Amino acid sequence: MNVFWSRGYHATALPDLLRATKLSRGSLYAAFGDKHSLFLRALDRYIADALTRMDDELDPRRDPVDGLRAYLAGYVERACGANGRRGCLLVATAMELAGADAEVGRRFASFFKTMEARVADAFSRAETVGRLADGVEPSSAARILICFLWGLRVVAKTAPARTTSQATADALLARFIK
Amino acid sequence: MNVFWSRGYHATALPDLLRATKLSRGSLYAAFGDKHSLFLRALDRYIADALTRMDDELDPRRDPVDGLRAYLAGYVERACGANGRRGCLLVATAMELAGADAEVGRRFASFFKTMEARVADAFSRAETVGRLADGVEPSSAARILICFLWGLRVVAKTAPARTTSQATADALLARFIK
DNA sequence: CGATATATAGACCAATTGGTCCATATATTG
DNA sequence: CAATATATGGACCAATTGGTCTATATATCG
Repeated sequence: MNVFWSRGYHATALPDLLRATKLSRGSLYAAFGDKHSLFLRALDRYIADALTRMDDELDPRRDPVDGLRAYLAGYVERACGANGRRGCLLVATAMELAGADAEVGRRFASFFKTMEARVADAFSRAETVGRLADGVEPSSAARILICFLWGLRVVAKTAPARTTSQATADALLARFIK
Repeated sequence: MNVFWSRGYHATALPDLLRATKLSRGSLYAAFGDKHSLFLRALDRYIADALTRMDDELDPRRDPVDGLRAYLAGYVERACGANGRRGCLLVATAMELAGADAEVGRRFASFFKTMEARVADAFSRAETVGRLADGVEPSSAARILICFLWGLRVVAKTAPARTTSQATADALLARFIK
């Protein structure tokens, strides 16, 4: 997963994969079929990790505002300095392959949909406990937040300071929460 | 430019370039040096186009709120349906190459900086004419908006409906403007 | 221990990669 | 028209691509 993450699909050649997996060509092909399948496997793991994190941070039993704050903080952490420069496997893959590769497109669209649902749910719960600012609609706020977060991971390529990103994220959330 | 835009750097092979430029190998190498230089040329043109559009939409002589609205509308247009699916050469390049390719990294960082400055300026002007909502700081709002816009172009890979994207963009701007 | 299954290393392959080079057209100019 | 400069096509190249295959080592198990 890591090598695809660092370099992207096309830029990752078989020798890179062999080094990373410590497998020989034969074993790698026996175990995974081909480069594309292996990539899909890596992508699925990346997505699974992201979902796990989301389940934890946006857990319905938690305070929704705290949850959103934690969720944002995670993105900020991953979108600054060296972490940021490394980028996001999902965003990179979406831009590189989602158009031409149906398998990848499906995965991206599906992840995006569940992400939107979870965040919208968190905003909904915030609304029921009266923490939403006036005139804010949960589903709309969720879509905004998600675009913002994907964008953070693009901007991250310039390796911004954590403080800046954190302040920006705080400022956005402050527009939605009271 | 178009072929790099549609397929990305690594996925674009020489034959694609020859077909697109209608040049032969010899002529292409005589004219541009190598694939990388040609790509940089294409990227520069893409950036120049983006800057021109920005200069127009965020023109200081224009009403700043109208300008921001037009600026957003442009992104929405480019981030829905088939346009969206095609993606954004800058975002794709940033994710694919900005980390490993210094030339590209510089261009991306520089474009990002001027984009931030222009948008911040627009918000500033909105503030001086009393159109900024309470508690909104221009530079912070600019950073938020920019992340949102980059994110739009990522989400665009799922080819969302124009109405949805437009509504989302409107909702965000509504949080900043009064 | 001996037989059998499994995993490994790496030689090998065709196709494609980005890039060079030159013989021939095509202008340009005196 | 002749001489020279320039542009063009495409043959050609080494290196690399993703992928196969087999001889050998290593387990596994009766």
